Amino acid sequence: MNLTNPTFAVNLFMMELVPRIKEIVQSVLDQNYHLRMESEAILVNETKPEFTGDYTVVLFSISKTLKINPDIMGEELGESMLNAQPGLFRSFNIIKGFLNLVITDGILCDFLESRYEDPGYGFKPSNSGRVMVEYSSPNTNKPLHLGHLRNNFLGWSVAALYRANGYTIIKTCIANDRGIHICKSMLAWKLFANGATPGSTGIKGDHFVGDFYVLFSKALKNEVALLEAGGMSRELAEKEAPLMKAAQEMLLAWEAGDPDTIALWKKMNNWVYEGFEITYRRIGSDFDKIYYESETYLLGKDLVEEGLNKHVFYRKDDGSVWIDLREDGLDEKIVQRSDGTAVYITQDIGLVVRKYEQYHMDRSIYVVADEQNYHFKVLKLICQKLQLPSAVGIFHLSYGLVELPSGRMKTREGNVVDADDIIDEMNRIAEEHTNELGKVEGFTKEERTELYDTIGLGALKFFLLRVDPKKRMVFNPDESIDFRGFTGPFVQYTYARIRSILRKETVGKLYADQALPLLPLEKAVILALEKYEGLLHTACQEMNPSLVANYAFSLAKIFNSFYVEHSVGRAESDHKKQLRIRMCMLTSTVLRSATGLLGIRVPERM
RNA sequence: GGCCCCGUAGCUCAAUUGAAUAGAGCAUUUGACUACGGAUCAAAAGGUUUCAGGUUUGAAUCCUGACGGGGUCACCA
Repeated sequence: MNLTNPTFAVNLFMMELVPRIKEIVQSVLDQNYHLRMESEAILVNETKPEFTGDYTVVLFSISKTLKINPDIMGEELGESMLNAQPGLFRSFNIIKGFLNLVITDGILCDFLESRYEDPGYGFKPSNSGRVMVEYSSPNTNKPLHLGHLRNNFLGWSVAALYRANGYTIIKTCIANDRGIHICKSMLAWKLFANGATPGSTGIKGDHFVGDFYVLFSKALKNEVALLEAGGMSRELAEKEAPLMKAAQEMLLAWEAGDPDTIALWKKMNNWVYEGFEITYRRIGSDFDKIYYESETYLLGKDLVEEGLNKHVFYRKDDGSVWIDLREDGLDEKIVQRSDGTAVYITQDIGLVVRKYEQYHMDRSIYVVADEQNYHFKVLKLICQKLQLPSAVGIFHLSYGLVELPSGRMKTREGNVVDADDIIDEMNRIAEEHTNELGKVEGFTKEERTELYDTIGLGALKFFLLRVDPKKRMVFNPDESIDFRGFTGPFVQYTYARIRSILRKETVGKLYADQALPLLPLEKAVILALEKYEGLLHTACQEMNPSLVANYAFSLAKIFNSFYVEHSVGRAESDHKKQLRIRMCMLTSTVLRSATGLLGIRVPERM
């Protein structure tokens, strides 16, 4: 920041434009009409391109309460705003109920000057808030697939958004490492593997175990078919099949601590963890704390007692314990089996308590697919009824499944897009494109490998994060993920081009008044940059990384339009050149920052 | 069947939470490298926002109904 520059007045306390416009509207309304309006009630939009202006105040709601014709009122409002802030507004116009405001070039230049050197632009200083994000939470009986990747990228990114907004974050994961599904792959291995291991076969551990899980499903299907052919109902056949009975026995043996079973369980889970570790490292998922279901599944038992004492729960004649949620529009829900063992939801309540005891977070976010909406509704409700202090902070970040054109993925049926496969595929395509374009002469082998990874993963992460998390999305394996248009590589490419300019140009003094007026594309880029701080706030509040992806794309797009139209190196004047170097610097900062929040790296060259 | 989501260009997705003529990318068509990097840019074409009513100055968005798709209603996790 250059405070000594006499031609340049930097406003250290400058707010973001939109809140500032709202504030001015508020104070003018108060002064002129003695009307106090909440800032949320004032609607300030970006002006549509077909009209003159940068921001637009929608007048209807204001004129309605004032009972004045919107056009007359808008005229008065615009006049007063312009008089109050001549440094901020250059002009205004009214078109049938909309007050369009033109922002001065000076204020945008001030903004640019005050931010262009700040690598942390948009980030908030730390506050005292603590946020836990639980994500990924894999089962240890099969490898990760595309759906898990959406979960991982989302959770990681939401955590990053909270951190950018000043919160302390705790990333957690619960490994679903026990239960009947785990026993199924264990049993299949025992029966069919002949002692084979990942080491002896060269198969990645999680895939190796997953193969046996699939094998179990197939073998079970055959048994069931046989029983059904013998006249048994499907339902009964599924219970009575010898393989299913054996798996259940194994689960009992596990719970009883049978040494052989435990040893096998440990061995196979470790194979899976070794496989996961490779994948997690590749995609950049990391956790501050991993919980294991095998260590937490007994939690929640004392809470059942507590619930009974508080008359939140009640016991049925067979000894099972329930909660009645019918008054809340839900059903009766079991919280403890008649044999005294905890069910899934009880374990979850137990874990809620344990997490809170360990971390005292204000908010606990669960990144879990929307098929569990009901479960989390119940979970939060029970915690509230038990008056747990942790109940308030529970938030289910419910995201839609990734589907194939043929419908949803099912591991047991084998129609899944495997995570490792798709990452390899993306790397391969990145390599292909890069070599076609021939732009990486002089790169070492390591640099090339890293570049392919940056681009391939960038494309994949962007693809999964650009969609509103709440919505289901479709992935078509026959059409590979694009590298052009609304994609990660598009943003990365824009960044690399800017870096290429900045390697050649150096920043010097800017005499703003001589660089003005701003050309339309210069103004458009700076206006876009100005929105970043507000965007980070919204994206965090809504826990929605897709807003960041959309923003990064639109910024890159508008910058590219500017780039082809105006030269930096051969600008019309040295003043323009200095202005544009600053635009380049801040744009590259924001692109790196925004993609960084999505877990996407940017290359210096590509 | 009860409850909860969803339906927007051929395809994949937006739409500042009720605002102006519903926007992008891909695919299609046309144009731009003797310009800091063409993974780019400029442009064309593509829509009765599933349908029918209603509320409102204003509806893709809110209400009612129909049709279509998904999820969930376990002493599974």
